[in-house]
Amino acid sequence: MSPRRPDPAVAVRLLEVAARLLAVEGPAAVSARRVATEAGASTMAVYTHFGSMDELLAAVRREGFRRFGLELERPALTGDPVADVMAQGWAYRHFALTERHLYDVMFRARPPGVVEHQDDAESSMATFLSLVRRIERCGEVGPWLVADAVSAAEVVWSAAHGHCTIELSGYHAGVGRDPVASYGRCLLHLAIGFGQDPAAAAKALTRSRTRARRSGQLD
Amino acid sequence: MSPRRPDPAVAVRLLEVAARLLAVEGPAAVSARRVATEAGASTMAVYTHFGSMDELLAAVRREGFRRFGLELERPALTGDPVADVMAQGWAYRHFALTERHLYDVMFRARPPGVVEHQDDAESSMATFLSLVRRIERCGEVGPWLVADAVSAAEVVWSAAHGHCTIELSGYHAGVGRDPVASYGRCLLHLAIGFGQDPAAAAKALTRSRTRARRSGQLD
DNA sequence: CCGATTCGATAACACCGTTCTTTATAACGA
DNA sequence: TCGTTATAAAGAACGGTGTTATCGAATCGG
Repeated sequence: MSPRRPDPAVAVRLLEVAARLLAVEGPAAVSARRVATEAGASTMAVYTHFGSMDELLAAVRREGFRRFGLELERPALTGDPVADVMAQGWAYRHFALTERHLYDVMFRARPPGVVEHQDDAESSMATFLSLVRRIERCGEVGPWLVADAVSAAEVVWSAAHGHCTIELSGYHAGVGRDPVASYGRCLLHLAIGFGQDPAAAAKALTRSRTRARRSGQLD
Repeated sequence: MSPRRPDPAVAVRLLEVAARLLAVEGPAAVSARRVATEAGASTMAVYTHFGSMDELLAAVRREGFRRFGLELERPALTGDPVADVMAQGWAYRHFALTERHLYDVMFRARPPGVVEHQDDAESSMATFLSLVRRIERCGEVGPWLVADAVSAAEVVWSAAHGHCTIELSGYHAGVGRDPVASYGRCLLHLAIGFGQDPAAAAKALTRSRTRARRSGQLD
């Protein structure tokens, strides 16, 4: 006839607990038993609602991309499109540093065989398109030479992601380098690399840094 | 009086087995029991020789940096220092893709508290200095404006590492983008960002790609 | 050659993800 | 409204993990 329905609130609680444990205590704390216990359920709940721990973590990943997208849209669009891209860059770094464990699972390398679900691809692509749009403005009303905004966004993304993962790996702290200055140089050289005048690029960088500081996104 | 001495050959075998398992089957296969069994020892050997699985993996990491340094030095130094930097960039990507699991543990983010050992810092810094030296040549005899080679190397490293980790995460394969073209654009925009003429940068990129293809370092 | 001392193999402990078994509950047909 | 039934959810169990305690065996100095 008609079976018993699963309680959606349990799934929500499991997801929230998993996200909190990941953020506060790191990936080692996200175990099926721990998540289920703190959510007031048994380990079976993980499997009835998500199927496996991997899919629970995938749900956390999706939620992470949603919040990441909101953070990347927070810096306002102004009359300086390059500073807007750079401000988004600082927001990017801020998210990676403050949500380090979440950022890690979001961008972890997957084995070559496994392919991500459609939902995951869409949620991650949405955040990427947020960058693409800001770069388009640099080519349209701004000083950059942007033949293909997607290709340009890939370059910027590579530099931003690279710096953040290197900073998270402990490089700057280990050898006494200033990560803010280092990241700023990445943004600066990218702007120059897209054809902008070095002085103007430096000015946009300063503006973006001021904006980021005011938003509490520097350190 | 005089105790029994540990057998150094066991430590070497454990290290070799761990490195092989990591490369062939990924991090999940590197368990104390599996490593010890395949090395013809008991799990206790891991603890007498390394102290813990983490330290065994740290030893694998050190060995990885040693091999990584050799790979990065393979591209010859020619009369085109920019192409030499780019050729090293292709060697970098080739290592990251062919030794993906090793590359992953080498650059994985560490929790904020734990600091790496002196040996680890030195072995990783050595590979970074290999890049610094090539970039110095671009500023000395070449067309780049390099005020500080270390800062410049950090920018190049960020872009290279960022692209490789993104490619390893499956982005390009997932959305049907050409990773070689994408990485090439990273190197190109970096060169322009360091003040080089775009046409000359494109020429250096073509040269580096040809050299990389001949060395079997493209795909 | 003896005995102190450490290596290393075995087994145990506490944890993990996952599955099996069982029970209780919720939703429909009558 | 009640009985049926399929499923959710709880708990124990299975095979794994890193690590450690126990203990026999091997080795070097005296």
